[in-house]
Amino acid sequence: MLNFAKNFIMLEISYLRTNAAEAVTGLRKRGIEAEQAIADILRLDELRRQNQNELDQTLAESNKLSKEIGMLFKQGKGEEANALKNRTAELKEKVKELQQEQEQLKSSLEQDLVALPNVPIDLVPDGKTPEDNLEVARHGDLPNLGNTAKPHWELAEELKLIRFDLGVKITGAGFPVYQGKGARLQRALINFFLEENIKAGFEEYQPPLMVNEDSGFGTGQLPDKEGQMYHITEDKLYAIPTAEVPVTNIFRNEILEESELPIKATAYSACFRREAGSYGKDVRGLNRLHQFDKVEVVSLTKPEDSMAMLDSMVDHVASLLNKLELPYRILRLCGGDMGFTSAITYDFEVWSAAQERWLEVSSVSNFKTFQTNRMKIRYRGEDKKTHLLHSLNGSALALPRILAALLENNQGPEGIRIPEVLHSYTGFEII
RNA sequence: GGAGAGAUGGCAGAGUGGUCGAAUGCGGUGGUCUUGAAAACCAUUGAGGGUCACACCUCCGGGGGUUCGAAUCCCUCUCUCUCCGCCA
Repeated sequence: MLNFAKNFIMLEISYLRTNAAEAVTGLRKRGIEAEQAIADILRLDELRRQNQNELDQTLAESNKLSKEIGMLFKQGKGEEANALKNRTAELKEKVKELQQEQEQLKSSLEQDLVALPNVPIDLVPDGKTPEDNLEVARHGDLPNLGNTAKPHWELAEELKLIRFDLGVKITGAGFPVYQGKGARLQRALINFFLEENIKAGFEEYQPPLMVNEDSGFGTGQLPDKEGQMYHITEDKLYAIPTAEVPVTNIFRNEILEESELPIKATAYSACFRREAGSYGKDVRGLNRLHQFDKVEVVSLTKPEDSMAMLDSMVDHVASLLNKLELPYRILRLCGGDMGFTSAITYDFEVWSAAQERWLEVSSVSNFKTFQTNRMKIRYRGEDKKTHLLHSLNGSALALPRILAALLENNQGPEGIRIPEVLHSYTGFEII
């Protein structure tokens, strides 16, 4: 078991010690004024180290005395030994006080640290809302289907590809049943994504779909997003909201050799999200589900390689969408729209022709050391010392909205056209 | 669900109150030897904090206690394994 109270730190304190100004500037992109908070953190850090120094010296003295006492007893000098015991009693008191102080300093330091989100890098645009996200690429023409275009939930029901009614019957809303060619299309997409990811150098994993508390804390779902995960209280397990959780945790508390790097992993999994508070058009059809399928990619790199890895992951995800012939755009999220743990995030959105809106199908992020600091994922450098790795992940890809876009964009008088690249996986070319 | 065993460094595995951060073996790294490699031999090899660098401190599953002193004794929690039962 991890000691959560002691493994809570997100930003590296050593980073703040040397880059406080950069952190303050970066956090402004999120609309956070952190100058005072960081100053407080550094002051606490200073106090903590002073206290530890004093504590260490007291302990050293106490250790020394204990050894002397041991020696004296062995030599039969019981009197002298007992005399020394008085002094150790005093030291014991002092140690106790200093330790209590140390615990307090640590916990307030950690409390302050975990309140700070990751520092956005230079590239990240300033801004508060999704309107401030920067569109960095757009690919493919938006189909013009006129007003006869049907939304995917109508197509799916009519063609008996996805049975929302059956899902409600056997489980509840947000748990659709895929049927016939709908099921086969979904399976084809999973296989297609996995195969493409493997070709791109990612190693396939099949992780557990439930994780323990340690893993939930590791990737940062706990304690903040506890309400978003399905919780099996009887066994203290959580249903994974994404394969990122089990896959990244594979490397928790590991020290990797440079020769093993970079780590590139991919995994298909079902994902479970409670999505408390969602409503309206956002949850219509496949737009937002409690259970959905996703193929994820996760990377661990040396710090100097993480930006190049991010670019290659973005290119890779783009290539998947190109092959599926779906119109999409890539957004570089602004500071205010980024997740708490990310230093930079690119979102991929596909065009949904009947809903006439963009749907997010992938989010590719570089977390730098934010996750690895908590999970102690390190590598041994040329200097023989251990250093934190950078972690990155992205969807490649999330299935439901891809399915939605394929159904809507490719509908025509003949039926729904399946992109050529999927034919060998589906076994059919039209629905 | 019932019964039992166990948790020590990358792995295996000693260690029942002081000089144990921890024997030994394997693995890793460096070297000797060799045309090269293997073998053999020699040396080295846990993590974290702290320091310019040392010193020093902490850690033997987690937490608490006894003691001048705990990997070793006590309490407690968690987890793992084995056998039986049930079952894909």
